[in-house]
Amino acid sequence: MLEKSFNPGAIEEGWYRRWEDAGYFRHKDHATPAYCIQLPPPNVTGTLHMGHAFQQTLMDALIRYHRMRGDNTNWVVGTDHAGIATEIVVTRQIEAEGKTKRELGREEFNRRVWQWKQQSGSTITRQMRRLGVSANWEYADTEGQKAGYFTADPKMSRAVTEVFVRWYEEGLIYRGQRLVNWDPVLGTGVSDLEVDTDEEDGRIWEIRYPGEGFDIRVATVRPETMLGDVAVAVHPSDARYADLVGKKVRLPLTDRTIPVIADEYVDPKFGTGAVKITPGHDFNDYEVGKRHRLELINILTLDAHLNDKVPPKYRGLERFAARKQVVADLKAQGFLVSEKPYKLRVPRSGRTGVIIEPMLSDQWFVKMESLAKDALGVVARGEVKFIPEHWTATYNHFLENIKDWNISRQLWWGHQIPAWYDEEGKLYVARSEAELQQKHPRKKLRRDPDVFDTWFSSQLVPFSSLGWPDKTPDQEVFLPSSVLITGNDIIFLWVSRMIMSSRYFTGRVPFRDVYINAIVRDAEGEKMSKSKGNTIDPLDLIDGISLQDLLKKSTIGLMKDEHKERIEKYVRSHYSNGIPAFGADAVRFTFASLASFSITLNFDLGRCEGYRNFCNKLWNATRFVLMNTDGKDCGTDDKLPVRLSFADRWIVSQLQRVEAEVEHGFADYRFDNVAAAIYRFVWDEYCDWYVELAKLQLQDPDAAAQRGTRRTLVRVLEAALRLAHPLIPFITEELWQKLAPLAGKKGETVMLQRYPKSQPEKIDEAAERDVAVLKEWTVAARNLRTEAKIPPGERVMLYRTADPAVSDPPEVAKAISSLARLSGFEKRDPLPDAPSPVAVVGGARIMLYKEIDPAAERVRLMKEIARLEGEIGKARAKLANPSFVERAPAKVVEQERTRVAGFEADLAKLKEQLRKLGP
RNA sequence: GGGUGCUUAGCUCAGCGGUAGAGCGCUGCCCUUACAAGGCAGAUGUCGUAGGUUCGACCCCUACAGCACCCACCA
Repeated sequence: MLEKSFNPGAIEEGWYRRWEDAGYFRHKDHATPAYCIQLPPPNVTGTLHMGHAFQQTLMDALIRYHRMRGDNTNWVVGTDHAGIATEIVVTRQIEAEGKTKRELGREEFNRRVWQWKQQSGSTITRQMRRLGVSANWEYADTEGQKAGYFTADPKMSRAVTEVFVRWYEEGLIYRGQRLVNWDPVLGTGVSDLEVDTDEEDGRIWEIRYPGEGFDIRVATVRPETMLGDVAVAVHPSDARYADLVGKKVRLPLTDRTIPVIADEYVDPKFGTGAVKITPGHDFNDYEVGKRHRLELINILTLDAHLNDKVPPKYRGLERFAARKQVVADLKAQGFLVSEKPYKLRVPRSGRTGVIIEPMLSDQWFVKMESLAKDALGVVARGEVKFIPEHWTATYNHFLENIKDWNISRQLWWGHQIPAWYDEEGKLYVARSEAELQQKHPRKKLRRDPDVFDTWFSSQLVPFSSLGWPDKTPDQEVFLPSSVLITGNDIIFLWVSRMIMSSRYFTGRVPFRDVYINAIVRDAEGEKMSKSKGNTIDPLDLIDGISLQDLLKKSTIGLMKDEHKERIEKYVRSHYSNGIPAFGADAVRFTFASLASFSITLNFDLGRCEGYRNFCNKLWNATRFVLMNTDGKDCGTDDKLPVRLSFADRWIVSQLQRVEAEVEHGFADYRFDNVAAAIYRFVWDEYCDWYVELAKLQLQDPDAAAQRGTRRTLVRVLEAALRLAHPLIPFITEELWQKLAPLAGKKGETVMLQRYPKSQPEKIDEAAERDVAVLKEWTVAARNLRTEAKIPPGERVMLYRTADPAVSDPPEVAKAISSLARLSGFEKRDPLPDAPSPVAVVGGARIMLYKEIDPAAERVRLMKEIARLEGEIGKARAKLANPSFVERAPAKVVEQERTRVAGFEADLAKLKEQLRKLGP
C-alpha cells in the first residue's frame, strides 16, 4: 500500500542508483536510429545552478522520450576545464595560504589545479544525478570517473593539438603582435567576447596642448594615457584646424612635441573636433597610428603600472593613481581646461570585473573569415536550425562582422600551445616536442608558455568526444547530434565555433537543431545574483531548506558586507518558512511547464508548489487505483468477457488525444505544451471525472463491467505514467513498478518501456459526446445546488426536458445523478409547474425540484437573462451587417446564426421560467 | 547608433483573423474512506497607446510609449 501522500525524498533516493547501475543510460547498437545530445560541459569545479537545472531537465526529457521510443540514445556529457575560472579559484586558494602563484611555479601550480579538480570535480555531476539526468556517464570517460569526458584529458588534448597544427599548417592560424584586451589582474589577453562594456558614471577632462602661437584642446576620459600620446588628430576637412595640420604641439608634463595630423576617423562635430592619439592604449588610435606611421609608445607594464617610457615622476604608479597625479599636475600647470561628469562605456573583464587595458602583445589568432562564411551557409541552407528561429539573426550578425579570434591566454591552466622557438626565435609548430626534436636534432627549443582559450577545446566537443581525430564508427552515428540545448549567452563563444570547427574538420554540422533556452530569472523577473540574495539553489528546491540555513547560505562568502542586511531582508520576505522539499520531479515539471519560447523564464515557487501537488495527485490516483484493483480481476485474461462503458471508452479516447498532443509538443520543443497536456489529462480528466465515474461502475453487479472498468483504470493510468516519465522520472518509476503488473506489463523499469503512441482508431467520438453532455449537465446541476444553498449531504430531485440533439443514454443520466448527488435525474416534459430553479443546458432545461425563495431565484434568472441578451445583441448586430453576411465565409455566418438561435431559445425558456415564478 | 524580444486576470505565463485561457492567488461551501498538497461552485480582463488593413483585429501592418537583452571605435 502506498503512503497517504507523496514523499519525494523517500522515492528518489534509490531509483537513480538502480538505473545507473543497471546501465540503462548507455547507448545501444548502431542499427537503431540514433538520438544524440551533447551537454554543454559545465565547469568541472562548478555547482549546479538554475540555468543548468533548466537546460538539463529539457535535455533529459528529450533523451528519456527518445529512449522510450526505441532510439539509440546517447547523451554525451563531460566537464570543462574552464581555464580562467579555475585558474582564478586555485590562485585565490594559494594566496589564502600566503603564497603566490609565481612562488609555486607552473608545474606545482598545475599539480594543485588537478588536485582541486579531483576533489571538487564530482560536485556538479552528483547534483546532476539528483536531478535525474540519464546521461551516458561512461561514454568518452577517459578518466574512469563516470563523468564523461574532461576537456583537458589526454584524448581531448590530442584533438586540440591536431586542430591547432592543421589550422596552422593550412594558414588559418597566425601569431602576431596586436593590441588586445588585457586583463591586468590575471595578466592575460582575452577575446573580444570576454569583455563586457557597460555604461558607467565617469569624468571627461579637456586638456590644452600648446603650439607655436596656438593651442589645441583635446578631450579624454583617460588623462593618464596622454603620456603615451604621439599626435593630435583633426578631420581633414575641418576648416578650424586646416592651417594647423602638420604643425607641432608640446605634450604637457613631458619634453616631447607631437604633430597635428588629419584623419577621417575624427568626428569634427564631437567635442573640440581634435583628438589625442595614443596608439599604444586605444584600439582606434592604434589604427590611426598605423595609417600615419606613428610611433607606438607603450606606457604600461603588464599589471597596469606606468613604465619607464614616462617621465620619472610617474614611473611605477598604478594606472588610476597616475590618473590623479596627471590631472593634478595638468591643473597646477594650467593645461587643464575642464573636468566634467561624463557617462562612458567602460570595458571590463568578464571574469575579474577589472577594467580592460588595450595592450600590445604577441598573441595567436584564428582567421575567421572563411570559417564564418561556411558557418553562415549551413544555417542559411537549414542544415542547422535555430529554435526559436529569431536567434538566427543574432548568429548571422555576429558571423558577418566577425574578427579574428585571439586563442592564446597568458595563463598556466589549460592546453599549452604546441609551438616552440629556437634560440634565434624561429617558430616551430608540431604535434609534440619529440616530433620536432627528430626533425631538428640539434636545436635547443623553448615551448611557447601560453595556453589556449578554453573555448578552443570546447568547440571540438561534438566530434572530439566521439573519438576524433581517429575515424570512429560513432562519428558516423552521433555526428551530427540531434539537438543542442544551450543559453543564448554562448551562441558566439561556443555554438558558432562548434559549427565552424566541426564543418572544417569533419565536413559535418555538429548538430541539426539548436534550441536556445530561456534565461532563468526569479519570480519577479529579476536577474538572479548572489548580491541580491535572489539566487535559488536547485538542490534546495529538491531537498528543501529551513529559513535559518537559507539565511546562512545566502550571506556566506559575500564580497561586500553591505549587502548582508538587504539579502537577509529579501530572504526573510520571500522564504519566511524556508523552502519545502518539492522533489526533483516537481522542479523538473515546473521547468518544463515554463519552457515556452520566451526569452526569460521567471521561476515561480508558487508554480513549483502547484506541480508538487500535481505529483501528489498522481500518487493518490495510483493509490486509489491500487486499492480498487490490486488482487482483483483487471481483465488481463483475454478470454474473460469485458464490457466497456461510455466512460471507459471516453477516457481511452482522451488518452489518444493527449498522446498526440505530447508528441507534437516534443517535436516542436514546446515543453510547456507537453506539461500542460499531461497535467490536464491526469488531473482534469482522469482524476476529476474518470475516477469518479469508475467508482460508480465498480458497483455494477455485472462482472464484465467491473472487469472493464478495472482494466481501463489500470491501463490508462499505466499509459499516463509512461507518458509523463520523461518529465517526472522518479515518481513515475515508483508508481509504475506497483501498477504495471496489474496492467499485465513486465519489465524492470518504466524508462525502457515503449512510449505511448496515439492510436486514432481508439478515438470514440460518441463516448466523447456523451461525456461532454454529462459534464455540462453535472456542472449545471451542481451549480443549481450551490446557488440554492442545498447542504452537500442532502439529496435532491432533478428533472430535465429532453434535448433532441443528444443521445442521452440512461447510464449517463444515472452517472449524473450520482456525481451531482441527486436523488434522481428524471426526464419530464413539460417540467413540473413549480417555483424551482431552472437552468438551460444545450437544448434541455433542468430543474432542481426544490422550493426556494422565489425572489432569489428571480434575481438569478434575471442575471442569466441579461447575459444572454448581451450575447444576442452582439451576434445580431454582426448578422445585421450586410458585408459580414456577404463576405465572411458561409461557415462562420452559419455558426453565428446557430449561436443566436441557441441563445434565443435559451432566453425564451428562462423568460418562461421567470414568468412562472410570478411577480 | 544598429538589432532582437516582450507588454493579455492581482502574480507568473499560454493563445489565436471569427464566443478571451491555464497555474497560483482570491470568494463561498465541504475533512464525501485516492488525495485538505484535496473536492465542489464562483468572481476577475477597454489583450501597452494611437492609427491603418479587414465583413470582422488580442492576433496582420505602421507609428509611439515602456521594459529587457545583444552588438557597435565616438575622444
